[in-house]
Amino acid sequence: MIKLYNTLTGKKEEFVSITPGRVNMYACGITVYDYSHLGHARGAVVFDLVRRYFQRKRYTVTYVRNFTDVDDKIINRAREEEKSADEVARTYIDAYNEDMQRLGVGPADIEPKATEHIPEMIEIITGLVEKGHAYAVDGDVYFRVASFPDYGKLAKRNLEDMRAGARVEVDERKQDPLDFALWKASKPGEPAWDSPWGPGRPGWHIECSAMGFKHLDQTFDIHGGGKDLIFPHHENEIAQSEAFSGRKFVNYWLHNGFVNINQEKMSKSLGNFFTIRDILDQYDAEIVRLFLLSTHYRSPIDFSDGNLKDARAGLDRFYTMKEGINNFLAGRGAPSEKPEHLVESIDRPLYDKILNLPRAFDDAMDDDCNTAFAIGLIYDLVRDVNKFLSEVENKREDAVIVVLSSAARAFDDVGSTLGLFLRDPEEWFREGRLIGKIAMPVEQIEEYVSQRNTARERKDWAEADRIRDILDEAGVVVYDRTGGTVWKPK
RNA sequence: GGCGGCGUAGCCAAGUGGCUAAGGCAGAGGUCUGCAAAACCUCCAUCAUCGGUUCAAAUCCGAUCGCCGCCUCCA
Repeated sequence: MIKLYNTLTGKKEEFVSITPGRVNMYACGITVYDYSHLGHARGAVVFDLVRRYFQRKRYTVTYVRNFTDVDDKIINRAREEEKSADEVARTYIDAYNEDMQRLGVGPADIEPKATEHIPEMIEIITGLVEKGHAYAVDGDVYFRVASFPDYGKLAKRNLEDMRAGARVEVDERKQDPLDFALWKASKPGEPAWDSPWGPGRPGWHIECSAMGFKHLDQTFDIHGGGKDLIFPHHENEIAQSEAFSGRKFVNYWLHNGFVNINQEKMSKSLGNFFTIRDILDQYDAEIVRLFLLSTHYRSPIDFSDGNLKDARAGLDRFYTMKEGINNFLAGRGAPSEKPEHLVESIDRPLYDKILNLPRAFDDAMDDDCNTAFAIGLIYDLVRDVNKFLSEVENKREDAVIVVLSSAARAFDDVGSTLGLFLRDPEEWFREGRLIGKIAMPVEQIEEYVSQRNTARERKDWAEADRIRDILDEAGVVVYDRTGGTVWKPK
């Protein structure tokens, strides 16, 4: 049973889909006027994970994530760069897709653009006007908030409080300061579409209703986005959608917490943001992904170099273990006896724990996608497997093979849902953590390592240590195992 | 001003009524090693403060302090 925290009710609730075995979900994407920052990455990773988890639980998922490609900021950017709004949008959509690909976030099933749904939006706005939920003034159309009694149910505020605390300048043409634009008359030179109210462009909120209706249904299972979208964006979506359809718009509203920097929200307006691509130039994508999933999705997460380094250390630990498993398994065939029988002779509790990992993982994920706990389970088992590996000499080889190969399978199983821990250890140590860390060509490192080994054979420890210091200086750490010397980026 | 959230070890972070408060990073001691590194073992918290409810609270209620978010574009 999957439980999800629903912003609408303020509680964790058992998830029941509208159609058994199917999940229709929509997540608000980005406004494409600039490169995306780590906050956008978090939302994308989180909802990608929600999708993956439902798939793991054998749901058929239809995931819609939109691009807002018409908006003031895009228009401004286009003006600055002397390009068309369309070109600006296309540039940043491509950049976003590239960032997502690097982060291991798969494409949504449908990635609709606002500009491709103008007729659908006009249809909804027309309907709202006809029903008295909206009114036109000078080519603009506003939603009449007072006509929708449930307004405020998501953000949990009432109209009087909002009017009292309104910091917005009051637009005289609005009947109520809280009314919001469904359609805006275009000024000369701005993108414009024909409408019953004259040439104009859509307001921000209406696109998500139109695209949700079209690609999912008038009622769908899950709608996600950042916490900052709760009000007004999602509140307005509910108002216009439900006023139009007369049906409940969305059953479960999910909102992810922010990425903070020094306890403050990372945002464009504060200017304290790092773009995804800047971060990925310094840290491997898996590090970033592990960092983002190490904290529960609803909590704030603080971005700092130290926290990224912790994530990197965690991956080192995992891949060191995986390397140990691979090294043992390499060149050894399958055991001749049945696994169950063999395992009895060595480490039943460990074997059970390994076999139980996927179930324990699911229990954690069932609880509102508790990735932090789920990852803790994995590291708990990493320690057990390491311990087992360190005692492997005294055990029956074929039994060890059974235990280690089952461990590898269990880690792959849960890792494939998280999108973590899936690489070849070799690749991780050589490429994953290497970015920007080594100030020496690989050939030269290999040369030093071999010189050092020669020195060690002579028992010339002074020379061996001298070379080790040189490598250390360059960011390379070297260590001597029974099987030979291995080097890794520090 | 209104509404909401948070405060768990040096740091990050699970845990929302009851076994020894997960896991990671850093640190200390030990095993291994030529010395190291990695790995393993051991050690390292009464949960912001105060009061209350309860047989029992980090977990529920109230107050206080501190931090943050939304109320305007924002993932």
